[in-house]
Amino acid sequence: MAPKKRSRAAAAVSNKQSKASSDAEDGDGGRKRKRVASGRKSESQHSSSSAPEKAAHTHWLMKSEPESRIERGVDVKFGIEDLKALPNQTGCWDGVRNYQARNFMRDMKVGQQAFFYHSNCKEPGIAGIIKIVKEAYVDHTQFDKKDAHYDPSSKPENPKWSMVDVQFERMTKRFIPLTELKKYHLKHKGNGGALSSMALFTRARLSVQPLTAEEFDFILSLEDTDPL
DNA sequence: GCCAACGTTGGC
DNA sequence: GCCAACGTTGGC
Repeated sequence: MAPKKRSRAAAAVSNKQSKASSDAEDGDGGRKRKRVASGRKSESQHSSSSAPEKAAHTHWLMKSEPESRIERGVDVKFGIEDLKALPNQTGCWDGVRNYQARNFMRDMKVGQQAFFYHSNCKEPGIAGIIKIVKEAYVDHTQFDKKDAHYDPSSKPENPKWSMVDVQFERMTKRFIPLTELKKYHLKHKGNGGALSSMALFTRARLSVQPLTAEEFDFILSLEDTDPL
């Protein structure tokens, strides 16, 4: 169950599937029910602009599942090879249903780079580099009852979820496994190294996360090193 | 398949 | 506004 892929990107414009129909509305409604943006800040926060501080994030890590998994009757598989196969090697990163992850996507700017991370699979880790080619806009899948991430609580007059478009840039020279990143993280926690506070380890479950330039560059440097 | 971590829901 | 119950994420 658990969809984890909140992140998957579907075809940029074409959508693929459409099967599984069924339910949704109520089914899902049963468990998710109301939203109301409840008080927390998430929804509106994003204050964004204006707030002077907040060093802007410039690099990202985006998780998606490269192996088939059926969620609400729909296969949510979307690995880097799937992105590569789309027209223009470009797709929309739809399905994100977490406020923090969504807010990070809203901060993304065209031209920024992100690591494409494979999650919930045999070998989790970083597979390649993608770049943002379109800034945040409404994720249409939230209104699609047939979609794995349909959100009956979101209304077209006031959409809750956003997505960005990303384009494949290149595969990393070698796959950088989670296990290796974790070893560096542990080591760096002790010596103040680059990955000492990487979000992948300090913010469990966050599917779209920011990386500092230092983190991004350190990970890139691993491409030319031997696996730990 | 298990289950730890943690976000969300909704009663009170 | 608190917080227990519940659901999801995602490594292992």
